This record gives sequence, structure tokens and C-alpha cells, in this order.
Amino acid sequence: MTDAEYVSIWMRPERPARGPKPAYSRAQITDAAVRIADAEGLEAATMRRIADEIGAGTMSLYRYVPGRDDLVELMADRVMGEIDVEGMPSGDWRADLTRYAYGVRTMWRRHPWIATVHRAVPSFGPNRLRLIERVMGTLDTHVSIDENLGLMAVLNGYVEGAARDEVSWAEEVRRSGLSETDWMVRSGPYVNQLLESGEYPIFSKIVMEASGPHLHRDDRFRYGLERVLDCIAAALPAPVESPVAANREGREDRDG
Amino acid sequence: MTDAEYVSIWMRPERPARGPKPAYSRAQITDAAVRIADAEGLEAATMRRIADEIGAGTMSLYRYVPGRDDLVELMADRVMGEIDVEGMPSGDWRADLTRYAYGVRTMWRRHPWIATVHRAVPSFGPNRLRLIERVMGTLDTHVSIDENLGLMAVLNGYVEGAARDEVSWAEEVRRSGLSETDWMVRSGPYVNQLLESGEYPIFSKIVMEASGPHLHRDDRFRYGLERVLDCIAAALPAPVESPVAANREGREDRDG
DNA sequence: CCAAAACCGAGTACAAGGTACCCAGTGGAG
DNA sequence: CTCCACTGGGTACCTTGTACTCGGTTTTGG
Repeated sequence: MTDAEYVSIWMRPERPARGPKPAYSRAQITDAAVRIADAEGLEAATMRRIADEIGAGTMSLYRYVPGRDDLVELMADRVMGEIDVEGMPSGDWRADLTRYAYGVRTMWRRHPWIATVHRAVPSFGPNRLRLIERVMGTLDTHVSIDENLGLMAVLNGYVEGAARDEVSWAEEVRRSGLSETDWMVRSGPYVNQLLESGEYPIFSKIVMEASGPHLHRDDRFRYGLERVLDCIAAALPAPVESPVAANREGREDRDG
Repeated sequence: MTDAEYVSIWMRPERPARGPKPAYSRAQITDAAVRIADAEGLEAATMRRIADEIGAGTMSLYRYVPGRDDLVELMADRVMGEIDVEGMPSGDWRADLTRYAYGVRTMWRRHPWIATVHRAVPSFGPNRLRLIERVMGTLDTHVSIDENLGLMAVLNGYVEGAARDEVSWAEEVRRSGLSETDWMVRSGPYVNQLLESGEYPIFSKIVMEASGPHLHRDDRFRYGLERVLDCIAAALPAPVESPVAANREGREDRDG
């Protein structure tokens, strides 16, 4: 293996000092790859395809990127940069985290392939670091780093999980090459079989609810997010001057 | 495209009625695949490797499974069956959900490759259905299906997100082929560079906390889980006769 | 009991995709 | 001007999924 000469993609300089001017750039390659993945899925972003997209030879990409895995890592960090966390922490943690949550969701919907990137978690690119500083910074003055990590796991878990759910369905439909309607028609027989067996009452409820007048996806996301934020509020030491955090016993606070 | 003759893997009968006795079985193939993936990662579970494992010819597998994607789907549902939800709902929703959460975590740690399976979300195998019935059943009598889905998104998001975090690191280490220590040594230079730049105070706190006397992974998981369960408790209509649900204003209830 | 049909396991072969290796051209350093 | 590190990119190889095919076996129809 290339153990000895391994360097993280984030430390590896884009280009050596000497030599001719390069014709392309990491950013250009990453952008092209993201564009393809957005339109046709991550598996369509092959080295050959990306090279074609920018008019380069396939192997030329390897002058800029050690391999495809690292390129995907670059792509992941690149799209994390689209999440707007400017001005955080602002002092209003609830507003900050709400904005962050919607930012993540928007980004996932724009780049569904992000659900299939595994190395995103262990990777610390510049944009990921910025998110950590800004977002965890909003709670940093209120709780210990331990608690902060715990609460962030709850928030991130929910937001990414919800986004992953939405996006996974859409990707499955796209992969099938069918229209959304045709796709549902195709899965109809199996779902019907489950419904008619009578063994899955809860599943049936879910299906029925989905076909009746139901909470829109946005409302559902908002509902869960509010529950998570309430959860964080409850874990915070003392409400200093936030007039929002006073509703915690009833449950008539359904939103929508 | 095989659009016309598409049938979900869950509807497709394992074998036709007629013909000679089959030498293998779907379960046998799935088990072998899971065994390989556990030990060497999902990418090591190639059709050839799986066939070798059970002593079959590569192409023989296609008599039992339409293709690799479907096999992975079978694998995913197979390991979901390891999550013990027997006797749920028991009446004590908090105990049920706690058991479920730890069950999921244990399963993920046993089968880290599950983090890389994308079709798991849109797929409804028998074991996934069982989980839905049992686990969502614990809240079904207390809240609407809408709220139940929302609260489950919070719980599942947290549990899977936390598991994914733990597992992603481990997988990254495994993929590198290095020991955990060597792996950390290898990423040392980059982390040090970040630390010394002084631009990432929160990140530095995380690193410092991780190397000092810190919350063990188990304690951290438990902390987040308790926050989520508190969040669910707060969203429930009215504590009927649960003596546990009475602590919701202070925060001296840190556990561990 | 026999012939045909259906199904079995498995080998051969091909298309994609990542990438090691190689080569000729180029432009900055001396 | 000379040199050589570096460039873009072509060729070729390995791995992996899987379509096709075939000879043998089991079941069915008579």
C-alpha cells in the first residue's frame, strides 16, 4: 500500500511549485463532479465522465487528485460550504440552529448523492470545520463540550436522518428510471399484499396517512425539529433571557 | 431495462415449483455475504467471493437472487432481524424504546457495513416491517400517526446517526489496513496543523476532550438517548401513570 | 416406464470503471 | 540555451457485475 507517503487530501498541496502552468484545477474538477452527481447520481460521476465534462483526458485528473475516493471527499466538503452559517453564533441559539437545520436540509435536497458518501463523517475539510465552529459555537457558552457533543448528535442525527429519508426515496425513484407515479404503481402489488394480510396495522396506518390529507413533508420536518430544539432547551442550564422557552408541559403547540 | 418483469425481491418466490432440488438457498447465500461483509467490509462481498465461500459457481447465485443490489437488500433486512423487539409494545414505552435503541446500536457495531447500504431506507423487508410494528406500536396508543412518525424520526435519527458516527471511524481505520494507533498517528500532522492554527477553538476542545478523561462512548450514547426520550415524553399527551415522567424542568438529571 | 419440458449448476465472455505506467511536449531555473 | 521537473493524455490491465449458453437432472404427462 501507499502507507509511507500517505497525506490527507486536506494537507496535500494542489500543485507543486515548479513546472508548467496547470490547465485545470481541483475546484474545477470538483465542480464538474458535483454537477454530474446532482443530475445523474454519484455513480455517474466516473473519472472518465468528469474528464469529458471539462474536456480533459481521463488520466489528467490524477494530476490533481490522488484518486476517486479523495475526489468524493472534496465533493462532500464542497457542498457543505453551501450551508449558510454566516454570523453564527448570533446569540440566539434557537434561531441559529434552526437556520442551520434548514440549511442542511436544503443542501441535501440539492445534492441527494450526499446520502451515499460514507467518508463524510470521518473527514475534516475546511467547510466541515467551519460548520463545527459556527454551529457548536452556538451552544458552547451554555454547556460543556460533552453535553454539546451529545446535543449536536441529537440535532444532526435528526436533521440528517430526515434528509436522508426524503432523499433516499427520490434517489430510488431516479435509479429506477421511472416516473414517480410509475414507480409507485410498480411497488403497488407488494404494498397491497402487506395491507391485505392485515398483519401490519401500523404500516397500514402510515400508508393510509400518506395517501390521505396529511402533514406535508415540510410540516413534518418542522415538527420534529421543534421537538429536538425543545429537547435542547430543556437540557440547557437556565433560560437567561429567551422568552421562547416557556412552553414545555402541554402539547397544543403543534405547528404548521 | 427489465421494467416489465420487475418484482420486488420480497415478492419474488425463492424458487419455482418445478424442477430439481436446489443445492443452496437464499438464506445460505445471505449469511455468507453477511459473514464476509462483517469481516472485510461490504465491498469485499463480491459475487465471486460469496460463491467461493459457499463452494458454488459465481453464476449460480443468480439462480437465487436477481442481482447484487437485491442481495444487499436481503443482507440489510437479515441483520435487522437481530434487533430484539420481542414482547413490544410492553406498556412501558420508555423501556421499549431504550431496548430498541441499544438493539440498533449493537447491531450496527456488529455489522458496520450497514452504514453503506443506501436502499435500506426505502426497502420493506419482513424484519423491517416487524420493527415498525413493534417499535412504533409503543407510541401508537398515545399519539397520532403523524406525531408518531415525527418522534420516530427523532429517535431513529439520533440512534442511527450516533451508530453511524462510531462505525464510520472504525470502518475508515479498517479500510486503511492500519492499526487504530497507526491510523491516529497518520492523521496526527493534519490535526496538529489545525490545532496550532488557532482558528478552530471548538474543534480543539473536541480533540482535547477526546484525549483527556472523557465521557466513554457508552455514556455519550446514553446521554443523547435520554435527551431524546425526554423529548418524546414531553410531546406525549399526559403522563397517565408513569412515575418516571415527572422530571422535566431542572437539568440535574445527568446520568452515567 | 418413457419422453419432453422445466430447471439446475457453472463456465465463458463482455462491458464498465479505477488506475499504473508510459511518453512526448513545455516552460522556468541556472 | 540547456536541462529537467512537471504537464496532459493515451494505452493497457485488473476487478467486478452479469448476459448467455450448455450439458445434466428432476419432474411431469402419458
